[in-house]
Amino acid sequence: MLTIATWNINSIRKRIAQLDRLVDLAAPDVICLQETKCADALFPKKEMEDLGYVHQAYAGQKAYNGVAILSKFPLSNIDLHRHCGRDDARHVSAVVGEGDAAVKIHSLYVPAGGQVPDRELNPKFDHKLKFVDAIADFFAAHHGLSDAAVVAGDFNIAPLPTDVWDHMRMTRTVTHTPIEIAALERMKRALYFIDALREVHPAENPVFTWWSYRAADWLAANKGRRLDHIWVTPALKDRIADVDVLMDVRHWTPASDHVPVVLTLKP
DNA sequence: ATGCCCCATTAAATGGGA
Repeated sequence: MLTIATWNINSIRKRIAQLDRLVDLAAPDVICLQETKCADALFPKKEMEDLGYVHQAYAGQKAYNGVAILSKFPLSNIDLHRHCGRDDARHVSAVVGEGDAAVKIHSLYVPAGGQVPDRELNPKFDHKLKFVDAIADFFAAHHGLSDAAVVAGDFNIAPLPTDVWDHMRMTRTVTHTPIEIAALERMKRALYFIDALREVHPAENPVFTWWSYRAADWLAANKGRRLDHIWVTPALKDRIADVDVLMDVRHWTPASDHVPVVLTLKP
């Protein structure tokens, strides 16, 4: 078994104790993080080692963005990837395992895209769409169709009607607009990715991984979105054993607005 | 609108999140 978690942690330094709890709860072999909000010199390397994650790949920047892969097992071929000519730390990759058992892991943080879903009026939205296109091109260029690869992270797009609390209301809201969903679909087709969670949890059932900080009672309102995803290449499809959304983590204080998603792969 | 909160930087605002 190989378990891979992804979590938009919204500041790693703020949530070290919660990573400890996450390890107690799920004991993932590999943890992909986004929004670490931490320059590399300040990354809590020792604290993560003490939790058992002695193998680390991280790429951060001061205050914003930042991605990481923490692993109990050795990592090789660690790469930070730049997209759209920017130095934002949004994509790091590494290989876990050797030979036939090698799996390439990508931790990805897609730009949020601002408020206005119009690429003419809102440069952030334009950049988001260009970033997703660039990622699609990256996967087509850097992987073969038979590769074993996992892409995990905050994609900031909720593609299915059941990935948001109200499909019709959200159609004009950034994260659920048709143009973003089309861009994500193109990215998915680049390597015929499998949306691992939807292999396990039927598309008819609502699943959310993010709830706004702004709701007075996030659980009572339950106006969530499924923004965090784990995709696998077809080579790994038959190894999908389970995918869990750790919703209880949203109760842990101080909470991230995202919760971890955990994929279990059979041998 | 989900909706007046959370995080980081820097020193009481401001930018960004989504």
